[in-house]
Amino acid sequence: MKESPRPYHHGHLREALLKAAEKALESGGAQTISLRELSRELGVSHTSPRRHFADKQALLDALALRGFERFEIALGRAAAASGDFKSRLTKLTRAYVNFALKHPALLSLMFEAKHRVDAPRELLEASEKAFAHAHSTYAAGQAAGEVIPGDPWRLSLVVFAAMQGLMVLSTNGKFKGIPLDHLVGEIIERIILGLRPR
Amino acid sequence: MKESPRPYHHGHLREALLKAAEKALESGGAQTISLRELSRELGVSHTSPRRHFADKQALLDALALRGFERFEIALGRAAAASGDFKSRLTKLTRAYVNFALKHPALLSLMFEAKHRVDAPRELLEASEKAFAHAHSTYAAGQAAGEVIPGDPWRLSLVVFAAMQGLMVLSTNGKFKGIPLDHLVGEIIERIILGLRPR
DNA sequence: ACCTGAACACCGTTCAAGT
DNA sequence: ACCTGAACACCGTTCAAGT
Repeated sequence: MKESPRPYHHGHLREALLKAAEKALESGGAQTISLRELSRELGVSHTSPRRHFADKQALLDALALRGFERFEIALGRAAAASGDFKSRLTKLTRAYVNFALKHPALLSLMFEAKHRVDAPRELLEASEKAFAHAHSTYAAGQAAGEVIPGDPWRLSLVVFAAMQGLMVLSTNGKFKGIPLDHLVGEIIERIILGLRPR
Repeated sequence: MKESPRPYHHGHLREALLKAAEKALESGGAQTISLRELSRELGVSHTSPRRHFADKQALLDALALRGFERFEIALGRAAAASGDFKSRLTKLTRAYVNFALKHPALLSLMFEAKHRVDAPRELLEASEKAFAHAHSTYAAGQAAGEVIPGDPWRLSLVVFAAMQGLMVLSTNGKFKGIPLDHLVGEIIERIILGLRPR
């Protein structure tokens, strides 16, 4: 479906640009993405990207948007799991951490894009949609009496914030030599104690 | 003291460059920093920065290093406060959040610099030095029996990670319309419950 | 519709030269 | 020592033109 692709010289230029840009992003950071370089790789003139993206920022935003969409899918899958609050929360946060470890530069780009004062509405919506999966996990925990009452958004913030911070504070997948994977369980354990009804 | 400044055309070029670069950083992001533009502002030729910084990355790293140094001072002041664990931890995290709110782009640059594979040793050391102030706060909490035993580094990670994540997850100082300042207390409250001996 | 080539105004970096 | 100007190889973006 989509728009019937009627190739002139390339055919899937938009897709190809995004794919090549993401490769450059993960290998060398956002700074290394160059429209001219991408065009060269794909064998089109350096002005071709203009047909699909108004400017370089638009391409970066599109990359961030797709990032949030994939992020949403990953979190959604984890949130759909059954089990008690602890096991569900663990699955959710592991999905978060796995995504962050797999696509560190993309995640960084996603948040930077979202924080721009002129961030496109689409991007903010995609971000909210992804984090909404935390909402349902907390609501279920509350329904089962395993979590104190309160706005699930604010409760989920504690854990998501901790996970996001864990990524930022760590250096190449470790914090003080301890693999993040190990720390995730430990942190969740501590936080659950703080959220448990007394 | 320092190196006696014997001005040729400028005199304090290194300092002036860093100051101007930080202004550009906070107003328009790291992308907007241009050595040529900085040189123009300061009235020197565009090759002058080379005398003080091997390349643009070296200037950005120097900016990040000074950021960590100021960060360390801010956290150190907070960590020196007296009081029980909760009040000390609150002061420490507020210092963190205040710094992040005041210098968002700088903090971002600091962590990006630290995460580069070829990050200078100096930068990693400055980062460790800043976060070491959390260590003493936790150790004191443990000594007073207000905090469970365990590696203070790992315990402090929970709170610092949460604060760092809070900044990243929020948009212009708010999360879902709630000012960060308000959320800080709430999050600390929850986390302390998770760290309290039973 | 979609792509191109030339042109413009920028970059960072290098290098021989000036004081 | 410290700074300069010219030169090189890049950028992103614009625009008239081609198919």
